[in-house]
Amino acid sequence: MHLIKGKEYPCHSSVTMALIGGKWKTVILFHLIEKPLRYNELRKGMQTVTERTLSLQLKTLQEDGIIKRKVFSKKPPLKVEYSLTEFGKTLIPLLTSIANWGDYVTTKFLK
Amino acid sequence: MHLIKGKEYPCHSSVTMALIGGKWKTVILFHLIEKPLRYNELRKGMQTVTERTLSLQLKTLQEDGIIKRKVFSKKPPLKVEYSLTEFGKTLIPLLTSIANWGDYVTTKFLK
DNA sequence: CTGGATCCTAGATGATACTG
DNA sequence: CAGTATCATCTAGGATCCAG
Repeated sequence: MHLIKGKEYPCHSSVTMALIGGKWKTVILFHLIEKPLRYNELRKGMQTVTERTLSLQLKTLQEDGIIKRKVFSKKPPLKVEYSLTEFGKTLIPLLTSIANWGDYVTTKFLK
Repeated sequence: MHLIKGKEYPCHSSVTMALIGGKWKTVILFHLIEKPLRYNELRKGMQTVTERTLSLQLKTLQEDGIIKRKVFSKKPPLKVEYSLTEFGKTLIPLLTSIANWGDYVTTKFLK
């Protein structure tokens, strides 16, 4: 049993899932591997996500230190860029493994 | 965009998360890597899971073809064993990567 | 021993409209 | 452009009891 930030986890794997689990987090992170992206670029890349959900997911990823938010202009129109932190970059091998297995599944097993 | 069993996924990684995401699935699978386990052995190994939740998670993992259920006795007391299918075994490298990263997180970053 | 039946809560996600 | 506010919904997960 592991205790992190006041929450208990029954297994190392559940720690990971708490940080990158959910419907959208891996998708966001996967898009940010290649290069930093703006809010609207992420939205277009993900299509079916809503503004609110994307916004919330980005916020929790920031709070967990996985991505960082950089503001380039103070007056509208705003320019904001999201990118992986150094900590977030340690996830890259895992993210690619996750995507690769998903790819394997789509091609080999399910239709 | 990928279509599997009538559901849409915006990214390969979200296919994977749909199959092994959630609070308990990776924990269950991680326990089953080493050897098949009975229902109660899983419960004891996971401690904080409830009967209902474990039962439901096992069911969906079966439906997705990741684990299989084998019954050894027909009259109570029942003996049932859960184990990874061949398909489920393709997840082992991913599961260990997930657990390793969680371990890395607990030791290096958070307290 | 296995795990279904019932009831319930909290959190995650969605739709839409609106603001600095 | 980059979000926030509000309301609604959906689902995972938990508590408890009980049956084959």
